[in-house]
Amino acid sequence: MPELPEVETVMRGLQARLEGRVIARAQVNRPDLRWALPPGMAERLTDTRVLGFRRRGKYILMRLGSGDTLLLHLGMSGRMVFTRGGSSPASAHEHLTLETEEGWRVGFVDPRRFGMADLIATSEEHVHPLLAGLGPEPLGPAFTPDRLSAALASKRTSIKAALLDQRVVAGLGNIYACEALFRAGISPKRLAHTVRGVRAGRLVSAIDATLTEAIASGGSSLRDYVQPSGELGYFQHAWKVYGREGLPCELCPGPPGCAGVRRTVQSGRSTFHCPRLQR
DNA sequence: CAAGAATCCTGTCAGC
DNA sequence: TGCTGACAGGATTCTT
Repeated sequence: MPELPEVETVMRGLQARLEGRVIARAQVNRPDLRWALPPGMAERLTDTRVLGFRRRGKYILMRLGSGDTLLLHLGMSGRMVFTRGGSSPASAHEHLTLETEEGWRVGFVDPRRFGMADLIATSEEHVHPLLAGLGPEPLGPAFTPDRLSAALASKRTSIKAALLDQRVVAGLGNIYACEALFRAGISPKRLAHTVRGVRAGRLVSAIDATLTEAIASGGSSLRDYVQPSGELGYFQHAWKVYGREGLPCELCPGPPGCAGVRRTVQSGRSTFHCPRLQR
């Protein structure tokens, strides 16, 4: 489920536990994720200090004292799980395990293996092919109505599909694209290039508010961003339209006044929207 | 070149 | 209870 807010919450959890610590042990349990983990990764991670973290879109970047950066993407089913002590066995799909000097263990668990991890030189971060093409950060200063409408101007597809394109804006996924469009009152089927002017302004504000609230929700519902189970970043969240087919959206009366949230399929993905409020 | 489909993989859940 | 099929929050690669 990881979209930008979940990735941000996972990153903060990693930061709280790992920043300034030394990775005393690293182990690759299974290298064949989306792409094979680089050879020698475990050795290069061992005995390095964690300097800091940042996030770019749905990628987590962990900077190391060795001059390397560990790049992580959680894919569809990736999770980071903290456990105490080296005795507990790796869970079934724990592909990468790090352990601090203090005995904290963090595992990268990803059953579907759509996630990725790479180890690159920190100086090469900005040229990495997976990061270089990303659009602006939706919570950053470069994400303005003008920039968004410029990016959408040449698009011949729906606004929903355009928002999922990480080159347009980095970090939205299927859920938050639906939620932000609902908040902006824009139909997911609207052609992307027609979102400009006032609508682009509303969409930028809606994306900002939707993501900011979700991050706050993750921060408040997890103590130090870590659940009792040791899992990071997966918090309860009440969606306004996502997964609510046939149910009234929060602003509509429901039947008979309104048929409720409609589910459609766009580019093979489920879209949820309120036909009455989104145009 | 752009847009949509197919694809990778496993877990979960609804329905029979 | 067990089986089957649909579906899942991503992003690349292939096809049109």
